Amino acid sequence: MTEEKKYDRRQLKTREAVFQALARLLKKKSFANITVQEIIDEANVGRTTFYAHFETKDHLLKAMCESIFDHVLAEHQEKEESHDFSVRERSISELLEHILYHLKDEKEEMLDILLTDSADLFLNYFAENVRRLLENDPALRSEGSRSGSSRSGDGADEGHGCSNRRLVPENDHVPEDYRLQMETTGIVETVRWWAGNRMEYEPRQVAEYYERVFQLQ
Amino acid sequence: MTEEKKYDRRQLKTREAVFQALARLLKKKSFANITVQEIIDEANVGRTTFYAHFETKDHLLKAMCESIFDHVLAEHQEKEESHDFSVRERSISELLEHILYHLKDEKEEMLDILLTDSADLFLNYFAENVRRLLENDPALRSEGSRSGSSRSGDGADEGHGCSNRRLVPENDHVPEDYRLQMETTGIVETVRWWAGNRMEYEPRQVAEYYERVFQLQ
DNA sequence: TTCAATACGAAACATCTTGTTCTGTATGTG
DNA sequence: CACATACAGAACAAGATGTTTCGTATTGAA
Repeated sequence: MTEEKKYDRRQLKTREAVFQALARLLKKKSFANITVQEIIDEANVGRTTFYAHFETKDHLLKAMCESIFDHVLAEHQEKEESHDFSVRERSISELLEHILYHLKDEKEEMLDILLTDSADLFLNYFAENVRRLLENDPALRSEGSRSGSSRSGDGADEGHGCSNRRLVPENDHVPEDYRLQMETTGIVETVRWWAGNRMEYEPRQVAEYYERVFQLQ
Repeated sequence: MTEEKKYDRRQLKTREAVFQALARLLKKKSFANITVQEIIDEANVGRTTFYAHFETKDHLLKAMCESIFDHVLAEHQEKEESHDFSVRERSISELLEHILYHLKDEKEEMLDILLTDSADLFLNYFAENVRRLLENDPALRSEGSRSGSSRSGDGADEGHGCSNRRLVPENDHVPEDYRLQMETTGIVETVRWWAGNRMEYEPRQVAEYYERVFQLQ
């Protein structure tokens, strides 16, 4: 995914030091109120070094997101790119369960991030990737779309007219992009809730909760 | 809700000028990258005046959130406070439909905010109020909790043990706080999606979509 | 081990942003 | 009208940002 290779141990060392410094600071205050000065003090790196690694504070955030979430979603992104449909998940809740297992593998690091009040910033990045995953794998989201054509999309001009009468909700379908957004944020908010409970629920159990709250079975 | 009264026309004038200035600036750049200097230039108010009204830029944001959403949710908050259960909504989707109607009453102002890339900041405030609304009105969220006692809450120690066997998903219930979070963010994200489509769907129609994606009927 | 490459820390810097304080003016309210 | 006060402008200190220069220390390869 990232093309550039980083060999020098010094680079990896300071990069990790900055990440962990930011993680520590995020426990005390929100990302917006943290200054570069505080980060480099906490990380014990020089000002020059910081800007040699990260263009701005926001670039640091993005790099940290990638560092955290990329190998959580890496397995699924490989499946996405490979056109071997046999290895793909067969349902959203199955995907969710796998994601939770991956997140649990780095429990402490994840909780450090997701229990701060800047968790939104990280979960937004996470949401983008989840959404892209669901978009590109029709098998994951076949249950709700009982309509024939699936390429309706953005128009926002589907289900009108019929709704004026308010008595025939039967045969007009939920827009695909609406369902996609609900399912995406559903996964993300499930992760947030799960982390809020310190990951004490079993992934399989949580996936069942998800199935039952959303219209999936 | 807010106790202080503001009579002087000069105050109202500058307050509104600052709000609209920020709204215009938000179309061009994100909230984090907007400076106080830009705001007061755009609003044509003095630096002293700005800080006489708002303690910091973040306080301005909060004040703007209240100004925008408070009378959208005011009606429901009255119902919440009054213990007259006869006037309350009888379902979440009904509440959602009413909210959408209220939002549509100030369509342009709402779209100005919700179509920017800082919409998250406003929707977070919105989410807090929606969540509080759902929390305090058990009638709105009775469908999913088929369990007897309703006060389980935070523990995160409900459905364990039984789930190890993975074969009896029948009789353990979805945690109340999980369902609450999904329904809350479901409403918020529905609003986001609806605004993203320029509010072109009918509120009644959207409420039906919500009912069908979530396990409500 | 040696050596060239380079990542690093320290300090100084110009620039921008923030929030406060002072002073005089203009506007609204009673 | 007269008093109160909201206002604009300017100047200010404190702090943050991002860049530059220079000398040192570590690295990976010969």
